[in-house]
Amino acid sequence: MNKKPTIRDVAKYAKVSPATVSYVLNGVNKVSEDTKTRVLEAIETLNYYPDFTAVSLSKKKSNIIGIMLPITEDSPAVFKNNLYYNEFVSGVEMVARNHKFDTMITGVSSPEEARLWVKKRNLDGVIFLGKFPQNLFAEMTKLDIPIVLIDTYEEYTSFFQNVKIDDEYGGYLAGKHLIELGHKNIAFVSTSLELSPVDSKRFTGFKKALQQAGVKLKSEFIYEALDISFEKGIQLGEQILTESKPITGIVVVSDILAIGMIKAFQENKKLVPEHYSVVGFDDLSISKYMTPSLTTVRQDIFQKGKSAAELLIHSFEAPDAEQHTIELPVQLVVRGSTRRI
Amino acid sequence: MNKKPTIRDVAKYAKVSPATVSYVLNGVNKVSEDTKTRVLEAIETLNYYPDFTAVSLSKKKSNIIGIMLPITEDSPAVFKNNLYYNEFVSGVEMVARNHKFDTMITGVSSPEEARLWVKKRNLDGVIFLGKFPQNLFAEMTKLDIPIVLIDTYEEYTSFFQNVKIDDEYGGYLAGKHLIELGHKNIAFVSTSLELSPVDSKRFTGFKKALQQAGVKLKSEFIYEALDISFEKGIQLGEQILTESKPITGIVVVSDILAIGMIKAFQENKKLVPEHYSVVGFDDLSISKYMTPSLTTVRQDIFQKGKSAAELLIHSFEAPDAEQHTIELPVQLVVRGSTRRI
DNA sequence: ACTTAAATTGCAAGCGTTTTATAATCAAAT
DNA sequence: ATTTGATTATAAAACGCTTGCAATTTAAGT
Repeated sequence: MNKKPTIRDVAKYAKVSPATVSYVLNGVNKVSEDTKTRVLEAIETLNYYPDFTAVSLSKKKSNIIGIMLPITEDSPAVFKNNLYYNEFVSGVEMVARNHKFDTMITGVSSPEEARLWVKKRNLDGVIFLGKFPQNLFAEMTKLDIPIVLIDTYEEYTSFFQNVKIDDEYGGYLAGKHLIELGHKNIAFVSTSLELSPVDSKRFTGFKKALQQAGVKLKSEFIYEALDISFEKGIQLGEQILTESKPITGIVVVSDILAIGMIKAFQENKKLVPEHYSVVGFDDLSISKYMTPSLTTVRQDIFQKGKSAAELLIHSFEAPDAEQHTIELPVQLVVRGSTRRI
Repeated sequence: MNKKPTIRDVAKYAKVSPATVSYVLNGVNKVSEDTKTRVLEAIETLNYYPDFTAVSLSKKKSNIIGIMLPITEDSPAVFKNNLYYNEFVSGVEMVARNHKFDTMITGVSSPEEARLWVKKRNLDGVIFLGKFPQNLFAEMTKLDIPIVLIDTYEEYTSFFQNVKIDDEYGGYLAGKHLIELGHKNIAFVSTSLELSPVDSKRFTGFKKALQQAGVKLKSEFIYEALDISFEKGIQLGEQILTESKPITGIVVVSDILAIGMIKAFQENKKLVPEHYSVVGFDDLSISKYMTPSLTTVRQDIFQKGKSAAELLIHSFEAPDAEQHTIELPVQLVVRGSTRRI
């Protein structure tokens, strides 16, 4: 196996200096057409390609985009319970690849760890996906690379790039849908209104829909799951069943929770949508195939990933551009889990 | 923002040479306890941490594990239609992180691209997940790093490390289950018996179960989807409905296909398991929550990822160890989509 | 032909580590 | 005290690239 050629080999072959080769490689407009073609030929025949680690060291840029995901001691796996993170990552990876960037993913459990990771690897930019503690973002302001936050409404939002969806409108759509179907006693299920700004936005929209229609919101119809998982959904469903409040419609901030709840209902012989109309949020790829198929507020998570990567790459090219936030649309998808009453 | 300290800064502070610092960093047993603590102190107070790109360049190792996923022109997203790749990636990332490795993912569309990626980034090892053309593996034999293949039965298997599941036994379990429930007319749905060695193994097991019970296999009960997606499942389901063969049980090599098929049945007023008993394969996290909940052959994909990473890391430490293949167990999970007839 | 300015190219010093070969130090043994 | 042999420490050369600056070539203007 003959050694991988270096820039020097190319230089020698093309009878120029390594610097010149570097210039043509980087498109620095300083080299004559003549020698350029000569260098290109040398590169071709020697099968040369630059060593990224060397480039990284020299340029102090890695051509790597990092995706950070939160992990904790009791949940040390990055995609745990997050059925849809893969779509997001796909989006990032795709646009990154199209721009010659590589994608690195890692779970982080502390702000220091996160900062060190960026520094050690000379990451060009990083995307934060998921819920992180405030102080993580504080720590990140120490970094001088572009950072994009996903679905964040925190204090530090304005320091970074953002991509999110129109959560409030999503909540509004869900509420309005049930109201239009004649529901008056509508429950709202979030993870936590206080801890999750996203949920709180959706709740705001939801309230707006009720208000607009003159439907009263009952505080005892508000539930918090504190967590997203099928199991939590089941628990919540069971809780609602035992309480037997006069609820007819339920808006849930996550398809995963909604699916769990519906399962709980079905196991207890309460049918959806006959007994409860439920509308989820996200429109996971599976939601359409549930029985009943899930009425839900759709967001395009793949697009979210693409937008995040695009924002990042755009920041590389225009480092001094101001902070941007992209807001992706949401859309109500009416299917089988809701009905007119 | 004060500059990130280099090994030289540490050396100066501790009044030793950079080489010495490097030695204590790498645990090379050549430095006295005395100076070692002095260096460690310097590292501590200066908040030093090594720059991985520099280390990579010097050692010609990156401390990065690559995960390669196949992409094509009409499917340029790495996780497209692969609801469970995220679990796998989680497993890899977790053990990688525990061993101080980083994880990089990329979609590859050609063998050269794959080889270049490894070389350019000085990847320490790579994991291939998904279906790749033969010549990809041929190209990879040119590489001198550990490689692990997932679910591969190809010719090149013996050149690399492998992790797979006991596909044949899985197929056997599925077939046996339906037979024990009294089914005689059992269909088998694969992606492609010829193109997918995995499916073909499962089919072998399935046939064995039939044979063992003296049940005849009807060739017109064999279906090929050529692809894995909910939509394909629906198509197949509709096809089976229109054909109206006397099928009562169906073994499907993928939960995704099974879910699609069941949907098609339900939309056409054929109930599962009343009309058809169907058993899937994989046990996706969602399968339990379908209606009916899916009987399926469970495999632990998270564990698969962990095993792959462990195998890789083990190879780093014992580079001359011979080729290993880890075979993970499968397990029948009986739920609501099958019934006795 | 002779300057002068502009366009190309090359030199060499980084980038932050590791590692080989060499030198310095120290303890024990004459 | 000297020699010897370990034991520790250092200098300096990589690793493969980029880039500021200087040197060279080319072109343009008198």
